[in-house]
Amino acid sequence: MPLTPYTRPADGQVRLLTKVARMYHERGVRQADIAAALNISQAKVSRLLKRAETVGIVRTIVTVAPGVYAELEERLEDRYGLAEAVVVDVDPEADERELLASLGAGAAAYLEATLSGGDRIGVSSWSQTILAMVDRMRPFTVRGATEVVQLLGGIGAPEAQSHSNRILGELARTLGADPVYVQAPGVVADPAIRDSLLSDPSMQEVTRHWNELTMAIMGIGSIEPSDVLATSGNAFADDERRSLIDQGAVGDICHRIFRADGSLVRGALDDRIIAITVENLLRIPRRVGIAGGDRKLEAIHGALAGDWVTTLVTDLRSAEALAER
Amino acid sequence: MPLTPYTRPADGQVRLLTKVARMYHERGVRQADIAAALNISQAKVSRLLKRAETVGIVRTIVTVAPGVYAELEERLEDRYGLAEAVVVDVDPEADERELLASLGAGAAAYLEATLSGGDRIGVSSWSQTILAMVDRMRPFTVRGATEVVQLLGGIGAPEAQSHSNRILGELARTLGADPVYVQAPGVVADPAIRDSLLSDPSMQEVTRHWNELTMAIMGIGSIEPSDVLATSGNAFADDERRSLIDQGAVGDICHRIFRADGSLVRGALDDRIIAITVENLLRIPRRVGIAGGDRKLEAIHGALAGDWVTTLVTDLRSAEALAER
DNA sequence: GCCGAGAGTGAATATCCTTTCGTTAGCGAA
DNA sequence: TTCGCTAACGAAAGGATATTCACTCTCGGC
Repeated sequence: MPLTPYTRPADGQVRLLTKVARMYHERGVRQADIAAALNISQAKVSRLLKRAETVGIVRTIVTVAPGVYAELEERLEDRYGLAEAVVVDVDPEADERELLASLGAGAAAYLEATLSGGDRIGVSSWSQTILAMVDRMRPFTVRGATEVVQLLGGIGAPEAQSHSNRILGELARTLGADPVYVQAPGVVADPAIRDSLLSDPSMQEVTRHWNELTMAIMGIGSIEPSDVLATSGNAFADDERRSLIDQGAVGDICHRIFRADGSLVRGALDDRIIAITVENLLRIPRRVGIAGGDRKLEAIHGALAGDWVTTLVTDLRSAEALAER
Repeated sequence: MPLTPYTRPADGQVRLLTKVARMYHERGVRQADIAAALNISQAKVSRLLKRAETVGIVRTIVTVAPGVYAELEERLEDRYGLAEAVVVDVDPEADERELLASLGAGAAAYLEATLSGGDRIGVSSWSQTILAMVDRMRPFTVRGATEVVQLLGGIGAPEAQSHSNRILGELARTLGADPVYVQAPGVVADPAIRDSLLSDPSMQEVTRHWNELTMAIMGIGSIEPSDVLATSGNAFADDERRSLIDQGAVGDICHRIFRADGSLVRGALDDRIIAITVENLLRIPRRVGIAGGDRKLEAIHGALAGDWVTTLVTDLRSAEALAER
């Protein structure tokens, strides 16, 4: 089930619903005043608001208590040399959806709290988790960042692409930042194609942005491709994956593959990938990784061991398992 | 200003906050019941919930669908003190035809959402834009208004006249309202003619209606006469127009001419015009102006600056330009 | 063409929530 | 101990919101 039904009732009502919802929830206008301003009855405003909620235009989410697990967070920080760990309270019985929702909410809260304004942020916009986060951010009243840049190629199967672009666009909007898109696929068939793409002026521009990032927000992938990746046409072929696993690969960040100890798996794949380079990636001061769930445990561990991230947002169960090691 | 301070109440309070927030927002339990369950007072539950919100445990977000320009509308409203702004999504490359179609559709949707029944509506039926709107309205399920009145003289060249009358008649029909026609030209050659016309009983009747309008729907004209006007015989003569421009005129509403700062251009023309008076016009509580396109930008700005309208329906590009100023 | 089900409406009202108010408890300084 | 001072509390008042109600109009079936 998709996290957000992005198509909704469609009728011209949507505009009105949005307008009323924003007045009420963001500006705090009372229903009676909204009614007066829009020349409708208060009862109607109430009904519109209810409708906006059921339709999904308005969502209220309860972020699971940031900081409840201060002690656990500290252990993680010490154990892996993290700048910060954020542990999110998720019912261990929860399904994937709920896990994503909680991680997203936690990450959103973390970002809202720590973004100050001047950041230039790179985003691995292929991630379900990142999507969940973006969906849970409130618009910033002040500029939250100056620019938001895709960290890897965003073009794939059409519907997955818009996914990726939507993530970036929406993030840019909520942060009041300029979006920078990567107009290229994530993985191409041949190194030569990659090189020609990279030499394109628009990609040169992107590369320049990649050099100047102050922060990165990234999902952490386990080596079996996630759903999005699988359907996007950007996943690696089966035999490639087997070969990677043979080399000890457990996970990836921005399509850069690493082992359980965090070491980079170099291979033929590297030069078919259009993404920020490993060097540039590791040069970014704040690298926030967001991931959780048993499936990703190995990958997260690798990411921590190899210093791929400086900040981790994860769920309670994973955090405990990671702290144990 | 960051939205949420990441520092938190630290202690077990957070647990309680989350628990209460969950019960309330996710399970929909009433505050009184929560209070009973947790052995605290209902007032305390209310306070806890408020706290949870300010601390960031509870966040409610309003997602804005693409093609809806809530922020921009709000900016326009603030900037010009409008009761409501409606920004219509039009491809900036679109031609005049498409622009009109979109504006019309937007205005129609706005009216359908906001008209409740008791309104007495004045219409400047000379406008192409209004025509586009009327063509796009669906018949009302309930009576949308009690009467619809022309705001200015409707008689000119025969085919333009029927234009004007058709607009009014059709609008009256879709709204289930009584039409009130102005059986006179919009501009006459001599003040004396105007006076004699105005003293006619049927015009007296119309004037009475003009006094009691609750709403006006008007096109905004740029100072160069639009096509309809030009061919209608109602346009002002060339030298008159030049003289107006010399006085700083940029646009008109119901043949009342204003400058870029919104101030009324008084002149000999005034008493040759058969239309609602400026005083009566400005006394109408809701004055909806519909216009868009580069050509009209100055005129729209004047209309906003001079408070000629309380509600504006315009296109994306114009809205952005207007919000900038 | 008549009927009944259904959707939608605003006014009035019932319900629910927030805030005020007077009180108490905790804490530090005198 | 006494005296502020602050924070927190519940009861109740006062506001804000959800819902009921009576009504209108549509639409589909007969």
